[in-house]
Amino acid sequence: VRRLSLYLRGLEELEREGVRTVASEALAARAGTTAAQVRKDLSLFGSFGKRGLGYAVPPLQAQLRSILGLARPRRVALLGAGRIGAALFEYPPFRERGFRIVAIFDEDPEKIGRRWGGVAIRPVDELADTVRREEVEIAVLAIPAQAAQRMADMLAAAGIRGILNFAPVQIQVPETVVVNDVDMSVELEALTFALESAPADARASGTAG
Amino acid sequence: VRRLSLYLRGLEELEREGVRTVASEALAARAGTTAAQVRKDLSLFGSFGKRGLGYAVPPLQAQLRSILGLARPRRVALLGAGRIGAALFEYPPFRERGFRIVAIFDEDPEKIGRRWGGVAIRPVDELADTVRREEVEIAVLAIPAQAAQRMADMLAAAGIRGILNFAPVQIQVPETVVVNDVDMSVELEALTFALESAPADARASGTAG
DNA sequence: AAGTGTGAAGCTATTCACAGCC
DNA sequence: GGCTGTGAATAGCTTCACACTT
Repeated sequence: VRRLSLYLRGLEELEREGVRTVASEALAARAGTTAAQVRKDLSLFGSFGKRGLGYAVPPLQAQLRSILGLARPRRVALLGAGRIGAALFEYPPFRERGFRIVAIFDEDPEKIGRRWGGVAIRPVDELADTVRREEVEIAVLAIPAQAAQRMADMLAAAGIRGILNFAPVQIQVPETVVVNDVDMSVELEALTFALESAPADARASGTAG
Repeated sequence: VRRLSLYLRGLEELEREGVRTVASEALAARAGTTAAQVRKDLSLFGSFGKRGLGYAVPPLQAQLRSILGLARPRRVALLGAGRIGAALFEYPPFRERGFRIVAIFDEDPEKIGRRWGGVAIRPVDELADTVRREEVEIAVLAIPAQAAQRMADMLAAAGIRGILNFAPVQIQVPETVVVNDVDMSVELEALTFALESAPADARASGTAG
Protein backbone atom coordinates (compact mmCIF):
# COMPACT_ATOMS: atom_id res chain seq x y z
CA VAL A 1 0.00 0.00 0.00
CA ARG A 2 2.67 2.52 0.90
CA ARG A 3 4.38 1.73 -2.36
CA LEU A 4 1.56 3.61 -4.07
CA SER A 5 2.73 6.70 -2.26
CA LEU A 6 6.27 6.13 -3.51
CA TYR A 7 4.98 5.75 -7.06
CA LEU A 8 3.17 9.05 -6.74
CA ARG A 9 6.36 10.72 -5.63
CA GLY A 10 8.22 9.17 -8.55
CA LEU A 11 5.60 10.47 -10.95
CA GLU A 12 5.91 13.97 -9.50
CA GLU A 13 9.66 13.85 -10.05
CA LEU A 14 9.16 12.64 -13.61
CA GLU A 15 6.67 15.39 -14.32
CA ARG A 16 9.13 18.02 -13.09
CA GLU A 17 11.65 16.49 -15.50
CA GLY A 18 9.14 16.86 -18.31
CA VAL A 19 8.64 13.16 -18.87
CA ARG A 20 5.19 12.39 -20.28
CA THR A 21 5.15 8.62 -20.24
CA VAL A 22 6.93 6.02 -18.12
CA ALA A 23 7.49 2.26 -18.19
CA SER A 24 7.00 0.12 -15.10
CA GLU A 25 10.73 -0.54 -15.16
CA ALA A 26 11.66 3.14 -14.77
CA LEU A 27 9.03 3.84 -12.15
CA ALA A 28 10.17 0.80 -10.20
CA ALA A 29 13.73 2.12 -10.14
CA ARG A 30 12.55 5.38 -8.53
CA ALA A 31 10.45 3.60 -5.95
CA GLY A 32 13.07 1.00 -5.14
CA THR A 33 11.10 -2.02 -6.29
CA THR A 34 10.66 -4.21 -9.37
CA ALA A 35 8.77 -3.69 -12.62
CA ALA A 36 6.50 -6.68 -11.97
CA GLN A 37 5.62 -5.26 -8.58
CA VAL A 38 4.65 -1.90 -10.05
CA ARG A 39 2.40 -3.54 -12.62
CA LYS A 40 0.76 -5.83 -10.06
CA ASP A 41 0.17 -2.96 -7.67
CA LEU A 42 -1.35 -0.68 -10.28
CA SER A 43 -3.43 -3.38 -11.95
CA LEU A 44 -5.07 -4.03 -8.60
CA PHE A 45 -6.85 -0.70 -8.95
CA GLY A 46 -7.46 -0.64 -12.69
CA SER A 47 -5.77 -0.64 -16.08
CA PHE A 48 -3.83 2.57 -16.28
CA GLY A 49 -1.12 1.70 -18.79
CA LYS A 50 -0.87 1.26 -22.55
CA ARG A 51 0.90 -1.83 -23.82
CA GLY A 52 4.01 -1.03 -25.77
CA LEU A 53 4.06 2.50 -24.36
CA GLY A 54 3.88 2.52 -20.60
CA TYR A 55 1.94 4.79 -18.26
CA ALA A 56 1.00 8.39 -19.02
CA VAL A 57 2.43 10.44 -16.18
CA PRO A 58 -0.25 13.06 -15.43
CA PRO A 59 -3.30 10.79 -15.54
CA LEU A 60 -1.64 8.13 -13.43
CA GLN A 61 -0.73 10.80 -10.90
CA ALA A 62 -4.36 11.83 -10.67
CA GLN A 63 -5.44 8.22 -10.29
CA LEU A 64 -2.99 7.59 -7.48
CA ARG A 65 -4.01 10.78 -5.69
CA SER A 66 -7.58 9.62 -5.83
CA ILE A 67 -6.75 6.08 -4.64
CA LEU A 68 -4.68 7.43 -1.76
CA GLY A 69 -7.47 9.75 -0.70
CA LEU A 70 -5.55 12.90 -1.61
CA ALA A 71 -8.14 14.22 -4.03
CA ARG A 72 -9.28 16.81 -1.51
CA PRO A 73 -7.23 18.63 1.16
CA ARG A 74 -7.26 17.11 4.64
CA ARG A 75 -7.63 19.13 7.80
CA VAL A 76 -5.11 18.08 10.43
CA ALA A 77 -4.58 18.85 14.11
CA LEU A 78 -1.10 18.77 15.60
CA LEU A 79 -0.82 17.63 19.22
CA GLY A 80 2.43 18.63 20.82
CA ALA A 81 4.24 21.89 20.12
CA GLY A 82 7.67 20.58 21.00
CA ARG A 83 10.56 19.92 18.67
CA ILE A 84 8.91 17.08 16.81
CA GLY A 85 5.73 19.10 16.44
CA ALA A 86 7.71 22.03 15.06
CA ALA A 87 9.48 19.82 12.56
CA LEU A 88 6.22 18.32 11.33
CA PHE A 89 4.43 21.66 11.18
CA GLU A 90 6.98 22.98 8.72
CA TYR A 91 7.51 19.75 6.81
CA PRO A 92 7.03 20.74 3.14
CA PRO A 93 5.88 17.34 1.81
CA PHE A 94 2.82 17.53 4.06
CA ARG A 95 1.49 20.74 2.62
CA GLU A 96 2.47 19.71 -0.90
CA ARG A 97 0.19 16.72 -0.56
CA GLY A 98 -2.72 18.78 0.67
CA PHE A 99 -2.46 18.32 4.43
CA ARG A 100 -3.48 21.52 6.25
CA ILE A 101 -2.57 21.89 9.90
CA VAL A 102 -5.49 23.96 11.19
CA ALA A 103 -5.03 23.52 14.94
CA ILE A 104 -2.18 22.99 17.41
CA PHE A 105 -2.52 21.80 21.01
CA ASP A 106 -0.12 21.62 23.91
CA GLU A 107 -0.29 21.24 27.68
CA ASP A 108 2.56 23.64 28.46
CA PRO A 109 1.09 26.99 29.63
CA GLU A 110 4.25 28.69 28.33
CA LYS A 111 3.38 27.69 24.80
CA ILE A 112 -0.36 28.21 24.87
CA GLY A 113 -1.40 31.41 23.12
CA ARG A 114 1.65 31.55 20.89
CA ARG A 115 1.20 31.31 17.16
CA TRP A 116 3.01 29.30 14.56
CA GLY A 117 2.51 30.80 11.13
CA GLY A 118 -0.93 32.07 11.97
CA VAL A 119 -2.11 28.99 13.86
CA ALA A 120 -2.68 29.44 17.59
CA ILE A 121 -1.41 26.91 20.12
CA ARG A 122 -4.42 25.98 22.24
CA PRO A 123 -4.89 24.22 25.56
CA VAL A 124 -6.00 20.62 25.44
CA ASP A 125 -9.36 21.34 27.03
CA GLU A 126 -10.38 23.13 23.83
CA LEU A 127 -9.60 20.03 21.80
CA ALA A 128 -13.08 18.61 21.34
CA ASP A 129 -14.64 21.97 20.44
CA THR A 130 -11.89 22.92 18.04
CA VAL A 131 -11.81 19.56 16.30
CA ARG A 132 -15.51 19.85 15.59
CA ARG A 133 -15.50 23.52 14.62
CA GLU A 134 -12.48 23.16 12.33
CA GLU A 135 -13.70 19.86 10.93
CA VAL A 136 -10.42 18.13 11.70
CA GLU A 137 -10.19 14.62 10.28
CA ILE A 138 -6.65 13.61 11.22
CA ALA A 139 -4.48 14.17 14.28
CA VAL A 140 -0.71 13.97 14.48
CA LEU A 141 0.48 12.88 17.92
CA ALA A 142 3.88 14.43 18.60
CA ILE A 143 3.87 14.10 22.39
CA PRO A 144 5.63 12.01 25.04
CA ALA A 145 4.58 8.40 25.52
CA GLN A 146 2.84 8.92 28.85
CA ALA A 147 0.39 11.49 27.43
CA ALA A 148 -0.43 9.55 24.27
CA GLN A 149 -3.26 7.33 25.46
CA ARG A 150 -5.03 10.22 27.19
CA MET A 151 -4.87 12.34 24.04
CA ALA A 152 -5.96 9.43 21.88
CA ASP A 153 -9.04 8.98 24.06
CA MET A 154 -9.93 12.66 23.75
CA LEU A 155 -9.41 12.59 19.99
CA ALA A 156 -11.57 9.52 19.57
CA ALA A 157 -14.29 11.10 21.67
CA ALA A 158 -14.08 14.26 19.56
CA GLY A 159 -14.77 12.22 16.44
CA ILE A 160 -11.36 12.18 14.78
CA ARG A 161 -10.97 9.58 12.01
CA GLY A 162 -7.24 8.96 11.86
CA ILE A 163 -4.16 9.34 14.05
CA LEU A 164 -0.54 9.46 12.95
CA ASN A 165 1.23 8.45 16.13
CA PHE A 166 4.82 9.50 16.73
CA ALA A 167 4.68 8.64 20.43
CA PRO A 168 6.71 5.53 21.23
CA VAL A 169 3.81 3.59 22.70
CA GLN A 170 0.96 1.43 21.46
CA ILE A 171 -2.33 3.34 21.76
CA GLN A 172 -5.77 1.76 22.04
CA VAL A 173 -8.60 3.33 20.05
CA PRO A 174 -12.16 2.43 19.08
CA GLU A 175 -12.77 0.76 15.73
CA THR A 176 -13.86 4.03 14.16
CA VAL A 177 -10.33 5.44 14.36
CA VAL A 178 -7.40 4.34 12.19
CA VAL A 179 -3.95 4.58 13.72
CA ASN A 180 -0.62 4.55 11.94
CA ASP A 181 2.52 4.41 14.07
CA VAL A 182 5.81 6.05 13.15
CA ASP A 183 8.42 4.87 15.56
CA MET A 184 11.81 6.39 15.03
CA SER A 185 13.71 4.42 17.61
CA VAL A 186 12.29 1.17 16.26
CA GLU A 187 13.60 2.18 12.84
CA LEU A 188 17.03 2.97 14.22
CA GLU A 189 17.11 -0.39 16.01
CA ALA A 190 16.07 -2.18 12.84
CA LEU A 191 19.20 -0.64 11.38
CA THR A 192 21.51 -1.83 14.17
CA PHE A 193 19.93 -5.26 13.91
CA ALA A 194 20.85 -5.36 10.24
CA LEU A 195 24.38 -4.16 11.02
CA GLU A 196 24.78 -6.81 13.69
CA SER A 197 23.29 -9.78 11.88
CA ALA A 198 24.62 -9.16 8.38
CA PRO A 199 27.98 -7.42 8.63
CA ALA A 200 29.27 -9.33 5.63
CA ASP A 201 26.55 -9.71 3.04
CA ALA A 202 24.64 -6.52 3.96
CA ARG A 203 22.44 -5.81 1.00
CA ALA A 204 21.52 -2.23 0.33
CA SER A 205 18.47 -0.04 0.65
CA GLY A 206 15.42 -1.08 2.56
CA THR A 207 16.86 -4.36 3.75
CA ALA A 208 16.77 -3.21 7.34
CA GLY A 209 13.19 -4.37 7.91
CA VAL B 1 12.18 -7.85 13.01
CA ARG B 2 10.98 -4.51 14.24
CA ARG B 3 8.60 -6.32 16.54
CA LEU B 4 11.65 -7.32 18.59
CA SER B 5 12.18 -3.66 19.25
CA LEU B 6 8.59 -3.33 20.44
CA TYR B 7 9.05 -6.32 22.74
CA LEU B 8 12.11 -4.69 24.24
CA ARG B 9 10.13 -1.55 24.91
CA GLY B 10 7.36 -3.59 26.50
CA LEU B 11 9.88 -5.33 28.74
CA GLU B 12 11.30 -1.99 29.82
CA GLU B 13 7.81 -0.83 30.77
CA LEU B 14 7.23 -4.05 32.69
CA GLU B 15 10.50 -3.70 34.54
CA ARG B 16 9.58 -0.18 35.61
CA GLU B 17 6.33 -1.62 36.93
CA GLY B 18 8.30 -4.15 38.92
CA VAL B 19 7.10 -7.19 36.98
CA ARG B 20 9.67 -10.01 37.05
CA THR B 21 8.10 -12.50 34.69
CA VAL B 22 5.74 -12.15 31.74
CA ALA B 23 3.64 -14.46 29.55
CA SER B 24 3.66 -14.18 25.77
CA GLU B 25 0.02 -13.09 26.01
CA ALA B 26 0.79 -10.02 28.13
CA LEU B 27 3.84 -9.03 26.11
CA ALA B 28 1.82 -9.37 22.92
CA ALA B 29 -0.77 -6.95 24.26
CA ARG B 30 1.89 -4.29 24.84
CA ALA B 31 3.41 -4.76 21.41
CA GLY B 32 0.08 -4.88 19.59
CA THR B 33 0.41 -8.43 18.31
CA THR B 34 -0.59 -11.98 19.29
CA ALA B 35 0.83 -14.45 21.80
CA ALA B 36 1.69 -16.97 19.10
CA GLN B 37 3.59 -14.31 17.21
CA VAL B 38 5.64 -13.39 20.27
CA ARG B 39 6.56 -17.02 20.88
CA LYS B 40 7.48 -17.62 17.23
CA ASP B 41 9.57 -14.49 17.06
CA LEU B 42 11.50 -15.24 20.24
CA SER B 43 11.95 -18.94 19.53
CA LEU B 44 13.66 -17.97 16.30
CA PHE B 45 16.61 -16.74 18.33
CA GLY B 46 16.59 -19.26 21.15
CA SER B 47 14.55 -20.67 24.04
CA PHE B 48 14.15 -17.85 26.47
CA GLY B 49 10.97 -18.86 28.29
CA LYS B 50 10.00 -21.35 30.96
CA ARG B 51 6.92 -23.47 30.31
CA GLY B 52 4.19 -22.82 32.78
CA LEU B 53 5.84 -19.58 33.90
CA GLY B 54 6.62 -17.31 30.99
CA TYR B 55 9.66 -15.19 30.28
CA ALA B 56 11.90 -13.66 32.96
CA VAL B 57 11.91 -9.92 32.25
CA PRO B 58 15.53 -8.84 32.85
CA PRO B 59 17.28 -11.70 31.06
CA LEU B 60 14.98 -11.46 28.05
CA GLN B 61 15.67 -7.75 27.89
CA ALA B 62 19.40 -8.44 27.78
CA GLN B 63 18.90 -11.07 25.09
CA LEU B 64 16.86 -8.71 22.93
CA ARG B 65 19.41 -5.91 23.35
CA SER B 66 22.09 -8.27 22.17
CA ILE B 67 20.04 -9.54 19.22
CA LEU B 68 19.19 -5.98 18.16
CA GLY B 69 22.84 -4.97 18.33
CA LEU B 70 22.30 -2.63 21.27
CA ALA B 71 24.82 -4.33 23.54
CA ARG B 72 27.31 -1.53 23.00
CA PRO B 73 26.65 2.18 22.41
CA ARG B 74 26.57 3.33 18.79
CA ARG B 75 28.24 6.45 17.52
CA VAL B 76 25.95 8.44 15.26
CA ALA B 77 26.35 11.44 12.96
CA LEU B 78 23.45 13.78 12.31
CA LEU B 79 23.29 15.37 8.86
CA GLY B 80 21.03 18.39 8.75
CA ALA B 81 20.71 20.89 11.59
CA GLY B 82 17.22 21.99 10.64
CA ARG B 83 13.99 21.35 12.49
CA ILE B 84 13.98 17.61 11.91
CA GLY B 85 17.61 17.39 12.94
CA ALA B 86 16.87 19.34 16.12
CA ALA B 87 13.97 17.04 16.96
CA LEU B 88 16.06 13.93 16.48
CA PHE B 89 19.04 15.31 18.38
CA GLU B 90 16.93 15.75 21.49
CA TYR B 91 14.81 12.62 21.06
CA PRO B 92 15.09 10.82 24.43
CA PRO B 93 14.47 7.25 23.15
CA PHE B 94 17.63 7.48 21.06
CA ARG B 95 19.97 8.16 23.94
CA GLU B 96 18.11 5.73 26.19
CA ARG B 97 18.96 2.98 23.73
CA GLY B 98 22.61 3.89 23.58
CA PHE B 99 22.78 6.02 20.45
CA ARG B 100 25.30 8.83 20.86
CA ILE B 101 25.22 11.71 18.41
CA VAL B 102 28.89 12.66 18.22
CA ALA B 103 28.86 14.87 15.12
CA ILE B 104 26.47 17.25 13.35
CA PHE B 105 26.84 18.52 9.79
CA ASP B 106 25.06 21.21 7.82
CA GLU B 107 25.65 23.20 4.64
CA ASP B 108 24.24 26.47 5.96
CA PRO B 109 27.14 28.81 6.89
CA GLU B 110 24.83 30.47 9.43
CA LYS B 111 24.64 27.26 11.41
CA ILE B 112 28.21 26.06 11.09
CA GLY B 113 30.21 26.70 14.24
CA ARG B 114 27.20 26.71 16.54
CA ARG B 115 26.93 24.05 19.21
CA TRP B 116 24.06 21.87 20.25
CA GLY B 117 24.62 20.56 23.75
CA GLY B 118 28.36 20.47 23.33
CA VAL B 119 28.40 19.08 19.79
CA ALA B 120 29.68 21.46 17.10
CA ILE B 121 27.87 21.85 13.80
CA ARG B 122 30.48 21.24 11.12
CA PRO B 123 30.68 21.94 7.40
CA VAL B 124 30.14 19.00 5.10
CA ASP B 125 33.70 19.04 3.78
CA GLU B 126 34.84 17.84 7.19
CA LEU B 127 32.55 14.85 6.98
CA ALA B 128 34.98 12.15 5.89
CA ASP B 129 37.65 13.18 8.41
CA THR B 130 35.22 13.50 11.29
CA VAL B 131 33.46 10.22 10.57
CA ARG B 132 36.77 8.42 10.70
CA ARG B 133 38.17 10.27 13.70
CA GLU B 134 34.97 9.91 15.74
CA GLU B 135 34.45 6.32 14.60
CA VAL B 136 30.90 7.03 13.47
CA GLU B 137 29.00 3.91 12.43
CA ILE B 138 25.58 5.30 11.65
CA ALA B 139 24.33 8.48 9.97
CA VAL B 140 20.90 10.05 10.29
CA LEU B 141 19.91 11.95 7.14
CA ALA B 142 17.64 14.84 8.11
CA ILE B 143 18.10 16.94 4.99
CA PRO B 144 16.06 17.93 1.91
CA ALA B 145 15.57 15.37 -0.86
CA GLN B 146 17.85 17.05 -3.37
CA ALA B 147 20.88 16.85 -1.06
CA ALA B 148 20.31 13.27 0.05
CA GLN B 149 22.11 11.33 -2.68
CA ARG B 150 25.16 13.56 -2.52
CA MET B 151 25.41 13.11 1.26
CA ALA B 152 24.83 9.37 0.94
CA ASP B 153 27.73 9.12 -1.49
CA MET B 154 30.03 11.01 0.88
CA LEU B 155 28.95 8.87 3.82
CA ALA B 156 29.51 5.66 1.91
CA ALA B 157 32.95 6.87 0.84
CA ALA B 158 33.77 7.75 4.45
CA GLY B 159 33.04 4.17 5.47
CA ILE B 160 29.72 4.57 7.27
CA ARG B 161 27.86 1.29 7.87
CA GLY B 162 24.22 2.35 8.20
CA ILE B 163 21.97 5.25 7.21
CA LEU B 164 18.62 6.19 8.72
CA ASN B 165 17.11 8.21 5.91
CA PHE B 166 14.44 10.81 6.66
CA ALA B 167 14.78 12.46 3.26
CA PRO B 168 11.79 11.73 1.02
CA VAL B 169 13.78 10.12 -1.75
CA GLN B 170 15.24 6.73 -2.55
CA ILE B 171 19.01 6.79 -2.13
CA GLN B 172 21.48 4.47 -3.87
CA VAL B 173 24.34 3.10 -1.79
CA PRO B 174 26.98 0.40 -2.17
CA GLU B 175 26.31 -3.04 -0.71
CA THR B 176 28.42 -2.29 2.33
CA VAL B 177 25.89 0.25 3.61
CA VAL B 178 22.48 -0.59 5.07
CA VAL B 179 19.72 1.98 4.58
CA ASN B 180 16.46 2.28 6.46
CA ASP B 181 13.93 4.81 5.22
CA VAL B 182 11.54 6.71 7.44
CA ASP B 183 9.08 8.51 5.26
CA MET B 184 6.61 10.63 7.15
CA SER B 185 4.48 11.70 4.24
CA VAL B 186 4.20 8.11 3.06
CA GLU B 187 2.90 7.23 6.52
CA LEU B 188 0.39 10.05 6.47
CA GLU B 189 -0.81 8.94 3.03
CA ALA B 190 -1.13 5.36 4.21
CA LEU B 191 -3.52 6.81 6.75
CA THR B 192 -5.65 8.71 4.24
CA PHE B 193 -5.71 5.60 2.08
CA ALA B 194 -7.15 3.66 5.00
CA LEU B 195 -9.68 6.44 5.67
CA GLU B 196 -10.72 6.46 2.04
CA SER B 197 -10.94 2.76 1.39
CA ALA B 198 -12.39 1.58 4.68
CA PRO B 199 -14.62 4.33 6.07
CA ALA B 200 -17.06 1.76 7.38
CA ASP B 201 -15.23 -1.25 8.76
CA ALA B 202 -12.06 0.64 9.74
CA ARG B 203 -10.26 -1.66 12.11
CA ALA B 204 -8.05 -0.08 14.69
CA SER B 205 -4.34 0.28 15.31
CA GLY B 206 -1.79 -0.54 12.72
CA THR B 207 -4.25 -1.33 9.97
CA ALA B 208 -3.09 1.61 7.92
CA GLY B 209 -0.30 -0.30 6.23
C1' DA C 1 -3.02 -25.62 35.55
C1' DA C 2 -0.36 -22.44 33.05
C1' DG C 3 2.32 -21.43 29.29
C1' DT C 4 6.26 -22.35 26.06
C1' DG C 5 8.17 -24.30 21.67
C1' DT C 6 7.11 -25.86 17.21
C1' DG C 7 5.44 -28.59 13.24
C1' DA C 8 1.62 -28.07 10.08
C1' DA C 9 -1.92 -25.41 7.85
C1' DG C 10 -3.46 -21.26 5.99
C1' DC C 11 -2.81 -16.93 4.14
C1' DT C 12 -0.60 -12.95 1.91
C1' DA C 13 2.81 -11.06 -0.88
C1' DT C 14 6.24 -11.35 -4.45
C1' DT C 15 8.23 -13.13 -8.60
C1' DC C 16 7.88 -15.52 -12.99
C1' DA C 17 6.50 -15.96 -17.51
C1' DC C 18 3.93 -15.10 -21.27
C1' DA C 19 -0.24 -14.05 -24.03
C1' DG C 20 -2.07 -10.01 -25.93
C1' DC C 21 -2.22 -5.18 -27.25
C1' DC C 22 -0.09 -0.84 -29.08
C1' DG D 1 9.42 -4.60 -30.85
C1' DG D 2 8.16 -2.82 -26.55
C1' DC D 3 5.53 -3.15 -22.60
C1' DT D 4 1.28 -4.04 -19.98
C1' DG D 5 -1.95 -7.15 -17.52
C1' DT D 6 -2.39 -11.36 -15.26
C1' DG D 7 -2.66 -16.36 -14.18
C1' DA D 8 0.53 -19.64 -12.13
C1' DA D 9 4.36 -20.66 -9.17
C1' DT D 10 7.00 -19.45 -5.33
C1' DA D 11 8.35 -17.57 -1.16
C1' DG D 12 7.43 -15.47 3.23
C1' DC D 13 4.65 -14.67 7.06
C1' DT D 14 0.96 -15.58 10.49
C1' DT D 15 -2.17 -18.42 12.90
C1' DC D 16 -3.48 -22.87 14.76
C1' DA D 17 -3.15 -26.57 17.70
C1' DC D 18 -1.03 -29.43 20.70
C1' DA D 19 2.79 -32.12 22.81
C1' DC D 20 5.60 -31.14 26.48
C1' DT D 21 7.64 -28.79 30.61
C1' DT D 22 7.48 -26.53 35.15
